[in-house]
Amino acid sequence: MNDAELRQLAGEFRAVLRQVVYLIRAMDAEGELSTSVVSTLNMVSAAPMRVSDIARNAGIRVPSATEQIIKLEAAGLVQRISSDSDARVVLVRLTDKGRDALDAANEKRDAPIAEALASLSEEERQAIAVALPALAKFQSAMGA
Amino acid sequence: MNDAELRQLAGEFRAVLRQVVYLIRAMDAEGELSTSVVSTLNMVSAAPMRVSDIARNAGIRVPSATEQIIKLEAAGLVQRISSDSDARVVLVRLTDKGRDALDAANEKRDAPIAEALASLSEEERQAIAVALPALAKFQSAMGA
DNA sequence: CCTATGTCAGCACGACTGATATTC
DNA sequence: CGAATATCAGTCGTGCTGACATAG
Repeated sequence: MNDAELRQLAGEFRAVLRQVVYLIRAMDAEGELSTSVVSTLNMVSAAPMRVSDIARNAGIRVPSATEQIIKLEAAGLVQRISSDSDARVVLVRLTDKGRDALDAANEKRDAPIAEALASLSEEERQAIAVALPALAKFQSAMGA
Repeated sequence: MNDAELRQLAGEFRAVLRQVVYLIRAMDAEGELSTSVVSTLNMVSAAPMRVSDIARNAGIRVPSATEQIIKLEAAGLVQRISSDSDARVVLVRLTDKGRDALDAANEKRDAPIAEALASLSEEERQAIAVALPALAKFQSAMGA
């Protein structure tokens, strides 16, 4: 793919990406948990995570992450625990209540997505399925 | 594709969609114009558009659109003109200055996207290129 | 008179920068 | 002492609802 084709693809891709913002907003409106919150809960679902890592991963500044985490703790969805090896570090851990809320939110969001996917042709669905790994890799490349 | 496969795809797709938020934010940080602003300017770039149509298209309420349009007019990027046929209607038109700003913003945003795409393999780029129309159709399906 | 369109006022959420402990 | 980590304080952008003016 030459430079001109690359720029062409970038432009078309940008237009699609911009529209995603509206989809996310629509998803937020229906559920109880905002996208940012679900995203944070997902991050700490596998293992406790440092505040700075959460911030970097979420593409936000540390104070913004702290603020959100404090709210999540007040809601009982996460716990803040101190690190054994470094007293400066705060680890964020998902509570049982947080896991329940996360599972419920994910399922609730999958429903309309699955419905929209079902309305596409089999070829279109396959095209999206095949592109998903490439999209994930693209996101990593943009982040770096 | 059966129900189980559909749900599986929806879940993976959701994870990718969520990450797009961070990309958009990163794009916003670098440019002068926010994504919302660029989106609005793009909408009125072809032809003048009503406030209510802009709001519906952007997935926001009319008062929010009005507010943004007033700011854009203050910045000299758009003009508000009255409709001939209906005096209640306000049409938003892109100014020359607005067109320049829009072109510059779009080019500036395409650069890092093209760069990230260039770092992918030819197969991955093709996968994304093929999926773009399906993604656009998916977005329409979600909006309805 | 009722509806449609747009604007104004007041509010909430979530990000940011700058300043401040505390620990390494 | 300088660097790293997290938090606090204050601000800003951008969305929302409810109330309102004007035109159809």
